[in-house]
Amino acid sequence: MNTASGSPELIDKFVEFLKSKKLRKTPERFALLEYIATVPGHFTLDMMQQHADESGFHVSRATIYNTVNLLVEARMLRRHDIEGLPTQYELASTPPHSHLICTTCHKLKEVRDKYFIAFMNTRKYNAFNTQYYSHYVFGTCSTCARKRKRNAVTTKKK
Amino acid sequence: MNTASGSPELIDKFVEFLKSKKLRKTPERFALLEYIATVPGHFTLDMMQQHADESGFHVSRATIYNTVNLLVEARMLRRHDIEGLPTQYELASTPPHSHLICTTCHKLKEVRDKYFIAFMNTRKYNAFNTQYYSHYVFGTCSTCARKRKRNAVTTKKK
DNA sequence: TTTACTGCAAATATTTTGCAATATC
DNA sequence: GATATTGCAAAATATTTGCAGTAAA
Repeated sequence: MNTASGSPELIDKFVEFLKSKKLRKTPERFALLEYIATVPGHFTLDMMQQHADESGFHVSRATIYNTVNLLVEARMLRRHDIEGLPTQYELASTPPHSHLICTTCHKLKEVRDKYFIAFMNTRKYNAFNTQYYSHYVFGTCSTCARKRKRNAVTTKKK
Repeated sequence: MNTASGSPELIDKFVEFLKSKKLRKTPERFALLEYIATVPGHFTLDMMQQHADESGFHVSRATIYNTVNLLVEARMLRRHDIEGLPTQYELASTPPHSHLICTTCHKLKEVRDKYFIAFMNTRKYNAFNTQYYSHYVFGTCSTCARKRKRNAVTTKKK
């Protein structure tokens, strides 16, 4: 069965990968792929499970892990282990971007820094064959900066 | 007690942090700091524990976690969660660098890309107050590339 | 003397694995 | 029909927490 009807390129790529590894095309795998194809940015395992359950097709945690690991191996999915956040995944086909991470509230924001992207396209590391990169910028987001300032003022007033 | 005699700046910074938070200067904390000060690159919690045990001063896992978390909060230590590797730590005072990570053997290599560093110094993200960044470049290292090529040749010969 | 810290063990969280039943090929 | 996959539960791993004894201030 194939339920991921909305994303032919992803399906084709996954099918090809499964064939090459002599793995099976199970409904669970395609149901999860369908969800992945619809999410614009990052998502977690919990989100995948929740979506599957909500759409009336329960998929076990073990199978979700299995599928996600296959998709990572197939280079269709990328994994982000970021301190303070549950493991995040995103489609490898997402255009390159940087991640701004607030060290106070741990919120994550994607930004397209076109100068950075262009610059990175010029970088080569001698004997290393680059596939992709992850860029995390840590700092304080405007909301947390505002809160901190407010608290500082309050303290002074005392 | 203060055993981290070899790194006065680090000690001072940690002491100041502990004071500001009304925390105590325990021998365990300084013993771990001393180790950290001597490691050139990345290290893991296991390495810290092993070193402590070898030097005859056992420190419990809970205390190591506690200390490491304090040092991260004090911005003296940075944490790297990299897929396929145990959580890595490194001194925040280490000069900026990029990480090359082989997606096959999971080996990590630090490189100083001075053009990248210079470029990053020009980047600003509007309402975001940048503290530091992490740059991970994923790909195939020369060793794994060679192995793959060799296997391909072997397969052809059959 | 007050109370934060340590060590240990238990608790929690996350991911992997073993196995019987099932479904793909 | 052969065997890969699923779901569940148990195991393995990583980190945090509760608590009683200890030590820093």
